[in-house]
Amino acid sequence: MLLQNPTKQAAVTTADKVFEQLQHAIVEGDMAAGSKISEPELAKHYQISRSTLREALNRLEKCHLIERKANIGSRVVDCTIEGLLELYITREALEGMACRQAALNMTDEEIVHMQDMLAQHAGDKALQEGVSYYQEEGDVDFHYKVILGSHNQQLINLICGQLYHLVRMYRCQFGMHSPRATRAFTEHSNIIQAISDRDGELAELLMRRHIAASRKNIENKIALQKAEQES
Amino acid sequence: MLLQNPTKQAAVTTADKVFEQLQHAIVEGDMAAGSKISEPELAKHYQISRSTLREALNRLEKCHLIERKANIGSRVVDCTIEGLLELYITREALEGMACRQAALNMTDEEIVHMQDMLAQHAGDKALQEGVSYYQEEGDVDFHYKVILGSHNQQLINLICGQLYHLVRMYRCQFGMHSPRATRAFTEHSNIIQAISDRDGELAELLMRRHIAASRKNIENKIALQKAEQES
DNA sequence: CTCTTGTGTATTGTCGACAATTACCTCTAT
DNA sequence: ATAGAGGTAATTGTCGACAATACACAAGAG
Repeated sequence: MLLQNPTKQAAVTTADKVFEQLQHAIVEGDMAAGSKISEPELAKHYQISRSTLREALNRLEKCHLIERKANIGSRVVDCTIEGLLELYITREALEGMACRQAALNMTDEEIVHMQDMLAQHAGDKALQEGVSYYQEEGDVDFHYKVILGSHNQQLINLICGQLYHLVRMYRCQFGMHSPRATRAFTEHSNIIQAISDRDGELAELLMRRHIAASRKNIENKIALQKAEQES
Repeated sequence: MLLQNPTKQAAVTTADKVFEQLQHAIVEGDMAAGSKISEPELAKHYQISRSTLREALNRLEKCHLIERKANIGSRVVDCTIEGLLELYITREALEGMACRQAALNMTDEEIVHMQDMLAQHAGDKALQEGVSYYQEEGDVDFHYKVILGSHNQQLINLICGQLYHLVRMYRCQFGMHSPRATRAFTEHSNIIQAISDRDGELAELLMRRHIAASRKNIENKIALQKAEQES
């Protein structure tokens, strides 16, 4: 009778490591968005067999970083404006709900920890005008904490396991370090306040507005670019 | 220079067919939830090599129908009450947003088509007390149409490509043919009305309540079972 | 008696080769 | 000159075998 350890942590295989490298390469644009992927070429580059590479490609497909078609091949997803806006709408739905659940399910310790984190960000932010650091690390940290705080494995897997790789990719590709840092900080504070008040409805509303504001910020920027190009 | 056809439809491979068979087997409970998957055994059963089987398993993992751990193996996901409720919460978020987008993005033709569909369901429903048909086919059809109507590829992929396989699995495993048929029909009608009014906010609200009502219905049933067991 | 250690077996991960399909190029006909 | 058919090269899908890892049971130490 097989009595396997049900909670054993997974080991790191070759495919895992190649997956991570490819992930970074795609996210940071070292592999051009929309470009075709040659299995033989990549396998040779990473010194692995095609089987192992295909295993890694399957994981990339799971994060929606590449698209595969049978008998045709894989391509890196292309970053379109439409795709970016769709992604924000999806985030608005999922993270909004995650925030509502976080207000209901987070432990008091988790809430305190998040408040501390935000206080530290406030210091960093005041210290160095905090645009880059806050936006890069702080924002991601904040959203991650909220999502994990939902204690909803389904939401956690969907957002952290899949969507966020795409989010990072778009951020890199479009060079998005928005000037919303100080305003975003205030919004984060309000969200945490709602969570610590255990007000799920308000928490969801604020998170949705927070994300919607980013989306509208992008839409405006795009509209501006279009107007410039046409002039 | 490679100028491949970018819009070519994908062919059907062996792995695809095995994937579909396994999908049905898991969804309908022919493979017990939570049970371990033996690659050699399954490969022999389907008369394919392990490579092909693993390709199919990767697709199953993408739908969250199985879980894999490196060097340990794959298991069919187990259907827990908590997982079911998490799934409904996720659906509430995603389908709610999809419904809002549908109100904004559906074409007039699509809306008319959905109204026709609902009218036909009404006839079927009156004809045969419509519990099973409506719940099985009609409900799925309705939700599918709304999701597709969002015209948001990200939402469509997430819900139809991933979540709904799990939804069907839970429905089969827990034998859920809820007695909410007539009430659900009214709710569907109201949702379509909101969509045809292009009232995204109301459409989202109604869809969320519609799904939340199903969730609460399940919660009540579970609570009832618990009370019976304890008596 | 319990826990650790060692060994054999079974399962998973990786590899290279072959078969099937697709993409590209050339040639021909209109 | 352009469009279509045929052939060739390259890419993807599938296969079976080997290597690495984990499991189950047995033996020994505390």
